[in-house]
Amino acid sequence: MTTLKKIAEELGISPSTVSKALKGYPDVSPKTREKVLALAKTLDYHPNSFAQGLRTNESKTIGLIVPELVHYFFSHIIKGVIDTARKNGYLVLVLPTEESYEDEVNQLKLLIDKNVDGILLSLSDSTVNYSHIKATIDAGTPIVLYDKISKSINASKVLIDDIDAAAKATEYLIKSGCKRIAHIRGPLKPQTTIDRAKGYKKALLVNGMEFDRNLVYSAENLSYEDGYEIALEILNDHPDIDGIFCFTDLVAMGALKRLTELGVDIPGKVSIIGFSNWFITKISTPTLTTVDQPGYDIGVNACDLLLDEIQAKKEDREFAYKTITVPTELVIRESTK
Amino acid sequence: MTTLKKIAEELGISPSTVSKALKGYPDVSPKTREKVLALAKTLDYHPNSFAQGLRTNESKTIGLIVPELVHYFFSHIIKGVIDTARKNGYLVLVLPTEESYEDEVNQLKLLIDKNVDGILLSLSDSTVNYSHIKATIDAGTPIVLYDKISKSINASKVLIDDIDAAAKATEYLIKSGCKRIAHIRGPLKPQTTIDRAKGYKKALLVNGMEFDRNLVYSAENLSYEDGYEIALEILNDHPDIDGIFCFTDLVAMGALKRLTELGVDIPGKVSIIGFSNWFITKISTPTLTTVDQPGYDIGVNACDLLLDEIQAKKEDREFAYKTITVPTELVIRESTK
DNA sequence: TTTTTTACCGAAATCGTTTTCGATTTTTCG
DNA sequence: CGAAAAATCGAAAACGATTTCGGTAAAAAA
Repeated sequence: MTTLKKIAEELGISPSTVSKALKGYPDVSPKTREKVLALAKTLDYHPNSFAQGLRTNESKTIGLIVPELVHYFFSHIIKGVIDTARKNGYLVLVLPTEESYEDEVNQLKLLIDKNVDGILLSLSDSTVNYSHIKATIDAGTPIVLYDKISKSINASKVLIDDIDAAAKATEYLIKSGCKRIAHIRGPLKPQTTIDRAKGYKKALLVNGMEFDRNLVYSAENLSYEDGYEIALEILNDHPDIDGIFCFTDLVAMGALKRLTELGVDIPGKVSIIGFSNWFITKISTPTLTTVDQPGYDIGVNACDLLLDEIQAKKEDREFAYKTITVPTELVIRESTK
Repeated sequence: MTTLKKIAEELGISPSTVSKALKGYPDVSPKTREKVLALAKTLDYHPNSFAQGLRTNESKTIGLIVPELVHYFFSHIIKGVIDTARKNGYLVLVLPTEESYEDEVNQLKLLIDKNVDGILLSLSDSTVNYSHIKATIDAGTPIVLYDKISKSINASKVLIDDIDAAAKATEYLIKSGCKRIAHIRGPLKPQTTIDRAKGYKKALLVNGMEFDRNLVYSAENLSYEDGYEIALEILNDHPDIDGIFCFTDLVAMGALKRLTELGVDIPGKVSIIGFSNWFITKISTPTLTTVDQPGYDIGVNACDLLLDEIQAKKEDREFAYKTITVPTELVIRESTK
């Protein structure tokens, strides 16, 4: 292991000068600077990250807490974060919570103990208490919330406009001629399910259609099986249905499967729209119309925001929390007219 | 920030004693130990990881290099690694290479500069030179290879038996009555494509069937589209085909789609088997028979092996490299008889 | 030549923890 | 009671990089 001291001894100068030469300080002559640089290269010098961290209190590492790891959408977010972090010389510690509040609290602690420079966090569905998050923010660790956020936390946020996205999807069904549109929503917890249901309702009302509470079904597990079961229910309860807007692609796929099995023509008789633009929607039969939820962009924006805040903190600048809304897009495929 | 010194001053003792009390050294009296522990708790003491690292040369962090991040199989591996690391008090830095050799080299450097205690690595497809890996092993950083490995690297490895798995799949087609079985293989590079093709051939020969080179097709991108295109080719070239064993599920899904569109009865006329047991195989129509490639287990085993090696190195014990073959399983669904 | 300025360098403190080794105190036991 | 043994503690030296501050040497100005 080559250290500053070794280079210094070899060159007959002091470690201070070596350090300054390597960091481009002005008070070192071009001659010695070059000698240092050359020797550092031949000796393959790499600064010891522990010593650097101890001195500067910087780890050049950020923590990324995800509620679910094996998940198409979150995988894209992770990718976006890691790519952006890397461009800026940061590494990323990835920690899943599997939607558990206890895990979320623990993982946060671990990251702080590791002296990460900042944290990206998406709330787990079971989190109802935000004191752990507020405490770390107060303690001075920058946190940026993404996707599943809470308005009650004072921090930067990156998300999509679920209400708007859901409204766009529902509106598309209306414009394409659907008269009786059902909605399969999720459980009460994440704000997203509430917002998408709101968007659905809003689109109906704005377009002069009636909002019928009976047309809203709840998929508790947001699973493929949920969609499969509920589709049958819907068809039994409301044979006149001609459109279904689903909270997520997986549920939509389940519904699609069931309706296809029942011989219902899609989109001839019933149109279906999902949400997220998962990979499977491109290869199902028929392919699924859905709302593209740009995970990669969310990751990039969240990471950029966090790095800005870290930089501001380092320079002792004021930093105003920002909220970035990443645009979504309706992807029209074969499951709608 | 509470440090050892603060606790020491508060208690009127020395930092050494505080450190020893917290670490359970025997040469500190029960009385002072309890006092230290109590004060450490009320002051919410957390050891500074930089100082600890500088002193002990341990980061309690491992690096995980994956060729592809947004990938169902690798996501499971990541999950297995992180879970296992966490159980043992380690955190995981995740770095994707996107199948690029340059990235692989760079990411490896970054991890070493960060003083990770060990590295889990799956080779990118474009890697042909292994000197960067051998060099880091020689430099003393434990590395465990997983999934895409190279026999020429002297290190622990975790993988599946591709030949055996492919043979099992092909054999199942034979036993279920297929007489003319095609294989869609991948490009030349990862060893896995070679091995699965070998397994296919082996099963044919073992069961007294002829190996016909013309029945082997190559999907260069291993994409859905590849499968879609090649299925048509196969059908045109060999109308008598009654089974297809595909290198991966994605290709199989493409073939499935094309054959379904052409009105070919599956599995009545043609049986299809994929590889990996991706999520989509459970919800396609018909559902896909495939080989389960247990990503989570691979991750767990690789991480365990790495931690063993790290531990051995710490205790200055000899450590013999191991190769673990994780068992695969044929998952029979509707696309086969 | 003398003085002032500028360029260049190094000593030393610091970050917080770990661990050895010696010193002191207490206990044990003949 | 006195000597040996055991228990308890602290001083101090690392680990390696950073940065302030002062000092010397060289260049510029007088």
